Amino acid sequence: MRPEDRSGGQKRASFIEEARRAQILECAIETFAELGYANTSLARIAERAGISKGVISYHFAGKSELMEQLVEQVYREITQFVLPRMEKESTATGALRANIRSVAEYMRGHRAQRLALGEIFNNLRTPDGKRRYGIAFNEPIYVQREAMFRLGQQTGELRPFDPRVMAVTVQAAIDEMFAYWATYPDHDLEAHADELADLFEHATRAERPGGAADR
Amino acid sequence: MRPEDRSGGQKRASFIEEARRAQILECAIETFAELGYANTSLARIAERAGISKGVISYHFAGKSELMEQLVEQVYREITQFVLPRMEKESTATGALRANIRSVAEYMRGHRAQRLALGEIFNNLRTPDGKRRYGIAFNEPIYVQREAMFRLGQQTGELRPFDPRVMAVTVQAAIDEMFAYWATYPDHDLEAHADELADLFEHATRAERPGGAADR
Amino acid sequence: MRPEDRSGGQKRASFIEEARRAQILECAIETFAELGYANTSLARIAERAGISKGVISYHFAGKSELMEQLVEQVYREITQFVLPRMEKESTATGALRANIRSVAEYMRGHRAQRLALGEIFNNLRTPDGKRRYGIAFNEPIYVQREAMFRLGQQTGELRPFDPRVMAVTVQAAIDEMFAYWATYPDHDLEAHADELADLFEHATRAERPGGAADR
Amino acid sequence: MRPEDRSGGQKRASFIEEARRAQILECAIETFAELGYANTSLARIAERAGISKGVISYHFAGKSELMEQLVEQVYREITQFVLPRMEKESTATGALRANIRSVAEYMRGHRAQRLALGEIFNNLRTPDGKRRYGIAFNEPIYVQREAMFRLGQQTGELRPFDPRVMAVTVQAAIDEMFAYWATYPDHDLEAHADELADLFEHATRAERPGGAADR
DNA sequence: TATGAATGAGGCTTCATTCAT
DNA sequence: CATGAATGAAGCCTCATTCAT
Repeated sequence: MRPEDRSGGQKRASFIEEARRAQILECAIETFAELGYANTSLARIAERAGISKGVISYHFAGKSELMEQLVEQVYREITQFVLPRMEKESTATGALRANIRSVAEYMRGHRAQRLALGEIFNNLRTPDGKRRYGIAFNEPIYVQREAMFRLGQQTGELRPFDPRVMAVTVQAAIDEMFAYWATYPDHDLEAHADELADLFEHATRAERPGGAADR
Repeated sequence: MRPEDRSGGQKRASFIEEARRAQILECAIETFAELGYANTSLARIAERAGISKGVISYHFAGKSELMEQLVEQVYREITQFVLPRMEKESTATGALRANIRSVAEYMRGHRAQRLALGEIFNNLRTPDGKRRYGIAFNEPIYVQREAMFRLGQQTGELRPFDPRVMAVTVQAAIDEMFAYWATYPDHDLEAHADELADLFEHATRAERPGGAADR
Repeated sequence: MRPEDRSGGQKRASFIEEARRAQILECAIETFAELGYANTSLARIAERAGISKGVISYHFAGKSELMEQLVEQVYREITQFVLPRMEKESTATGALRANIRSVAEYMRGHRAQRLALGEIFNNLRTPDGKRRYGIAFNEPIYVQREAMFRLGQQTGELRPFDPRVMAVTVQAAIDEMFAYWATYPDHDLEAHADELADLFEHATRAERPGGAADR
Repeated sequence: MRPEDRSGGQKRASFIEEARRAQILECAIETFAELGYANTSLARIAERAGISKGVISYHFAGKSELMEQLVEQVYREITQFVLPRMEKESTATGALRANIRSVAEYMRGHRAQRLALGEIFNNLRTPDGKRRYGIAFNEPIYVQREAMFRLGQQTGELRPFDPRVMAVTVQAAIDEMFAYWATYPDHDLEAHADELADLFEHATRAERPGGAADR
């Protein structure tokens, strides 16, 4: 019976609790990344963590909760890394470039996180059989990126296009960049990110009226 | 004990055999598409096909072989649909547009195939734990698309860019288009495909020397 | 529905029938010898024979019948080889020596037979769980050998001992000789047989009148 | 997930663990002895033990490990019973007699053990299809018995003969004695053992100086 | 006669989860 | 808090057997 949130002080308990949960999540990330969704069992996570299988059940309501926590944590980390870097930019093009590059920068040091996220993202389902995380989970990202594109279109910086399709495609391009890198670890991630930035700059910027080219 | 491919004709035997295999593959596609990789068992496929569990084992050497055959068949179908439509085009831009639109056209009528393919693609692993189909499986597609881009760059139709990154990104964009559509069935697939064609046309075409833009 | 023994002539049918049965039994012997009882399935026997699995079911009422026929056939062969060679001898000691050596001689050329026989002997059980061939199956051999020993004891050629124990032990010694040889194919079978003959000659022959008895 | 052997003391945990393992092994022995190798499944062992099937998998890595542990345990028990009784003897003949009789004495109270051992011995194979325990497993027994015979031959107590063949044959005689007894439970085991002792005494002892020799 | 096809039982194993300690 | 122990379901596979052709 895992402790419910009690208003009382129990600092130490909470500390150990959090440490264990963090440790378990970390080992879970490695396991999902290495063995894939179907081969990742609680037993294997426990084994990697050097703890008893029951401990996981104690700290998480079930395998599903563990995976959801994992997704939430990784997502939070990425957002905290990327957002500030985007907010420094003033133009839509600049923000998009910052977006792509900072995500790349983050992922470079967190390969396992990205892989684990993908495994759960693609596979976890609710008990009724529907995907737990569909593309719908990207909705916040899409919305924010759409807003960015709309702003750029209003200022005339960007050409007219469907902002939703563009937002979806940017995300796909970034995801595939990492998938490609995961398969070919020698692939030059930064160069790929720069190419993507160029690609989407060309794809989105407004036509030049009299017209010189980009950059 | 499934019969090995014998050079002899035995048409009739082969007919029943092939019919069953086709039926099983079809039910497998539906099951993977509907329930996802982890929830798709041979038992459930058999159930959907209305046959005994053992029949699958009789016609396929194992679950892995079944999945590999499934991938092979779907891939073949797609290629046979898309390739002729691309070969009609004379310019790189035209071929890319034809590529995107014909894939969209095909997928529209074969949603389950695409989903099943994705499930297996993302999850099937060899006994030693490595991915059976990595991105590496897209290699033929990449190579062909790269060649197309290089040709366009030589004729001056396309701007300079990394053909590999562009090939990978195009594939990602197409895949995500379907994933998005799978999540939101009301999404306008053709419009999305057109947007993608525009997007990549802008992203790839050569800068105008003195200036005016496209279309 | 396998043909019952009909008094009518059907020579050719019977011929094909017998040929098939012989072929199946031969392949069964090899399979049992090579893979062992637990790993020998009808499918594997059929595979080795290059025929369909159903053929076996057609010619034999079941796996059990096949095994029983196998035992019967091998036993018959051995008896037909050994008996004449024993009957040439006039003394019990000579007959025993002939027995051991002729069995050795036969087995040398029929290693698979001996192994297959052993597998079935040790493992086949009736539906109620009792051994199909216990040691009881050796009863005819024991009886005959006992008679031989009794005769020798009456003539004074052999010392007094329990003929049954001796008969059982001789059989065990012969069997183990082959098991040993099966494990170490370079083992000198003939030398071993001669040693056994010496061993049992010492073990059975009467004490010398002038000499002291045992213990 | 069974606990590896840790150097730490954890007595109590080990106690339950060991008790269960012992219980399972005991039930396995009974099952093998009663139903034979081919009819002994983990399910049946669990059933006899009154536990869930999974418990066996929890305590043993697999069916093979269970069988190997079984063999090891029974072998250890026999050795611990027989060896001290042999070491009391000073002559080779005496030691051999002690050997045969003490084995008989032990087996009398452990019929199931002997049967189970035989089943596994004759049938268990490694994944590559070769026998797990061939005759080679008796090698230590052979070696020790050979040494005993050689010593007796050097002191002149025993006649010249091939010690290996004699060692193998003694083992076969003992084994068959039990197999015979297993089939005919009313058979007089002690009398048989005494007969065997006499038999091998005659077979091995040196010729009497005053008496004529063999053959 | 022979075959391919199908069946359903049973085997071993892995797994998420629960529970007493 | 943590653990070892246990459970029962489910998964994949192999098998002997039956049957229509």
